[in-house]
Amino acid sequence: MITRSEENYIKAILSINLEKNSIVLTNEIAKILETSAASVTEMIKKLQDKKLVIYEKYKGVKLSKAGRIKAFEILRKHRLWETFLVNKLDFSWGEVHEVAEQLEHIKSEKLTDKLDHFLNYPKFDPHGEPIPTKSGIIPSTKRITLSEMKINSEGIIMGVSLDNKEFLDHLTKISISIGTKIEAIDRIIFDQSMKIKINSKIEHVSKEIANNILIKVN
Amino acid sequence: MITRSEENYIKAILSINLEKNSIVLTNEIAKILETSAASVTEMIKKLQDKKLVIYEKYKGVKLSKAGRIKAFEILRKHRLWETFLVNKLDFSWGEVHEVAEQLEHIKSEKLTDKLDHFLNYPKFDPHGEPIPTKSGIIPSTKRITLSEMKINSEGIIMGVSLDNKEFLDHLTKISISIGTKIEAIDRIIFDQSMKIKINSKIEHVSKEIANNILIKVN
DNA sequence: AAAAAATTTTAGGCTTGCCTAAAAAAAGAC
DNA sequence: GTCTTTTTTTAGGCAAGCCTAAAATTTTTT
Repeated sequence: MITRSEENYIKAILSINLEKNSIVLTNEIAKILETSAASVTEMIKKLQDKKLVIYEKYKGVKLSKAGRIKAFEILRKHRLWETFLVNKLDFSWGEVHEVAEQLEHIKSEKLTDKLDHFLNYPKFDPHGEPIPTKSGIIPSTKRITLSEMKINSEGIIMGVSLDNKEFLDHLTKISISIGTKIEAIDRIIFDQSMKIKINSKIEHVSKEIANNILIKVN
Repeated sequence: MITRSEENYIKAILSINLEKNSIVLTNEIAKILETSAASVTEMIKKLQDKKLVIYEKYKGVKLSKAGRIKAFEILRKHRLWETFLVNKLDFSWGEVHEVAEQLEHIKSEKLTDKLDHFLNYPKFDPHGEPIPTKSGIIPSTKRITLSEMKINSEGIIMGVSLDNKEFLDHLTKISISIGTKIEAIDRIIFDQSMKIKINSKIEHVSKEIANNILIKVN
């Protein structure tokens, strides 16, 4: 049996690994989990005993095959629950993370599968992040940021790359949501802000916002 | 902050109290939670410090006002989640308990409220047990057991009074589910078994089964 | 009402997951 | 390449929630 705390470590290791694509250091885990480096070392040893990670003293840690499977399972559950909260319960983007963080630890394979079915096998969560399949495969799409869109081109909003409540609440306000069609109307060179068209309404977004909205083109 | 373990104790105290309607003894809690009497005593003291229970050494324990509110909150969540699992995810009666046992500890008032709304404010869970409202009121209905039905009378199945997997799975097999109309056709005096009509199909149920099916008449 | 039995509490220990401080190792500066 | 700084690990402690064994209290029996 894997404990909730162990799950959080495994999850942290996966997310760091996905980002920098190399061995994960003690301090990086400590930072994400807001814990001490000593606690991390301690836990890594337990995970090693359970064959969930491969660890070399002072060098860093990576997930074993079993650990990777477990980690993707948690990620899958997290993203399915986020999808449920937004699509079915009408949560806004900014509110889901904390709750999904709890729901991802519910242990029941049947529940996960039935939830997946109920949501109609979604490929992406409300932030546009891919949801791993049951067999652990991550769907991929080529996505660009809104900032990178060509003027006068069209795209579909696929998600965001920033998980900040104020940011997400603002998007909700200007009707930016997953699956919505978006058109790049103009770019103001001075501040890199943009004019866009959403639901045939023109909106103006700053560079900071445009940088964090993910678009699928074509 | 109330811990998961504390929540389980509070919940156990409520359920014992609802059943026998008097002060709750250490051993009764120990039995339900499958733990030692010593652990129960220890935890009761913690709950007393947090003003969730009123406790007198060697005499027993009961919930304080705050404790009762908390306990009903957990019960409410448990039964809402069971309803979700059966009505939306298509779980069978026998499968939901263990999962709901986990889900009831998710901390988010917003989640509970939105779930309640999504389920259309159900008054009873799939076992026919009343779901406490947000303000802690338990709806009540007059219900009788199938055994008590008059021959040739009709009723609606409201739930069961036994939470046993084999039992519930059997009910599923003979199409007995919440809200279904049922008609008492005949009673065999010898063994108190009954013939009933469900969805215009005749079924035969033993005394043991009839004792544990709850019916709303009229 | 005293003895026996059952229940409950206390005492002392264990594991998990966290902490700080100190020691060891690795990385960076000169 | 040695010295300094940073990172990581080890050592020792603490709270939560469990345990068993022994002591205290209550209940039952006779």
